[in-house]
Amino acid sequence: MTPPQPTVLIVDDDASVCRSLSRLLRQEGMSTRSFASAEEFLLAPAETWRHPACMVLDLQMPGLNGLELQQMLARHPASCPIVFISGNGTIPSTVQAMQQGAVNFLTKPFDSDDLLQAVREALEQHRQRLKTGARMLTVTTRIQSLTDREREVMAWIITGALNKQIAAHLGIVEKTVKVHRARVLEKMQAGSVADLVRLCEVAAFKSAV
Amino acid sequence: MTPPQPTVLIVDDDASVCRSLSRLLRQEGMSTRSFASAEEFLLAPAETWRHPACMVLDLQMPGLNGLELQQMLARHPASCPIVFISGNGTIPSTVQAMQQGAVNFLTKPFDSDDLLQAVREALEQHRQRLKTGARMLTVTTRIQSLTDREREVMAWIITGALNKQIAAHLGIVEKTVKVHRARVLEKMQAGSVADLVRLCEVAAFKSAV
DNA sequence: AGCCGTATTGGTCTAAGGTCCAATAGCCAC
DNA sequence: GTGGCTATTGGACCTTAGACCAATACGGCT
Repeated sequence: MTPPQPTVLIVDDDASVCRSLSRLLRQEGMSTRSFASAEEFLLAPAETWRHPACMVLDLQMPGLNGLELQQMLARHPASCPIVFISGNGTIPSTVQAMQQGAVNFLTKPFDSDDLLQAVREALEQHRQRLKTGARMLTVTTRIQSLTDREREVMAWIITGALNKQIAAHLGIVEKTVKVHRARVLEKMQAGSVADLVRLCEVAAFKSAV
Repeated sequence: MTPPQPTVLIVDDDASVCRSLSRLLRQEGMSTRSFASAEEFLLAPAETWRHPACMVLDLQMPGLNGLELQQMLARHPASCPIVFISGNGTIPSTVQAMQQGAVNFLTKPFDSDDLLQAVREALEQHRQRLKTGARMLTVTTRIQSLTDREREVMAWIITGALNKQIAAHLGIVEKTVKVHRARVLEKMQAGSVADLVRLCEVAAFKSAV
């Protein structure tokens, strides 16, 4: 159980920026980790952003630039929110960064308070993401623990179909459906059909129809 | 039944910009409407953006500027997506515009194709918004058609509570709950509890617990 | 061969939901 | 006051769901 101390990942090819940012953020009780390039960041283990975290990312860097790194990370479901910083960014790059979900886009030299505020917002966003991600994970894990048949029955249950109707659709007897139904509710840890429906919603589990 | 011809609302104090934008968009089969200022736009009837529509909004204008107008419209649930255009916009204003939900932020002089693409995306976003807005409206309308008691019972139903339990909570007899339950499903046009749960979700109707 | 998981079906019993029909009481508006 | 809407309850009857116990069949694994 690591303490929930938020971590800020700094990616900037300018070492002095990394240093001053690091100092600023540590003063605020955050732990930091610096990377001199996008490539170096990608080599870091995914563990790094398991906890509440966010990135402060420089736009212009030799090699992979900030926007490209953002795009790569966007595919990863639990990637952390990004605060861009740039010495001479353009409006089009700002637009692209924001469209791709950046929290903010600050121009150097930036105000310390602005950066802190942006970082705090990013951390808060990540906390939310982690929370919903965790909830989704537990549900999908439960769904995976179902057998194919049980999943099939569940798909019909959340339609509101009666056991008899489900039996007809699957070509089996109502009694069997009851057994599956009971097991589905048990495995999904749902106390009622209403619960089950909501669980399926968060996991984006869609019914057959 | 007006044809679903999309409408683009242009707000720019520069008449020549309005004219050329209008010409460009009309060539693409869109209808347009121009306003010389934010204030003039606000005087227009809300009907204007009932249909698929979006705005092309200038950042700098005498009087209310683009960002301020955006903020005012943001409160309105069915307001239309905004494409910003600006002669000398700054990165901070771009960030603010995007954070507040703008689709894009183009700098003058902009490429016709870029604008068209942004407008098309904005129109698509608005179509989606209208669709979900309409669905939400029908559901909330149905909820409003319920009596207080029925709403109360519904709140318990979507919890997954049994009639007996609901009766205990409300201090009434199970039989009465059954009556309410039947009427709730009827008025909400839900074929089952599963449907009811989903309907309540889209209308953000939360249970008592 | 024996064990385990999965799918399937059987029976019985209880609880709960849904559908009829019918009735009372309070409140509001015409 | 009368009529209409709402909330409430009653009863009879049928359909469903859920719980418990038990059993068969098939496939994979040791």
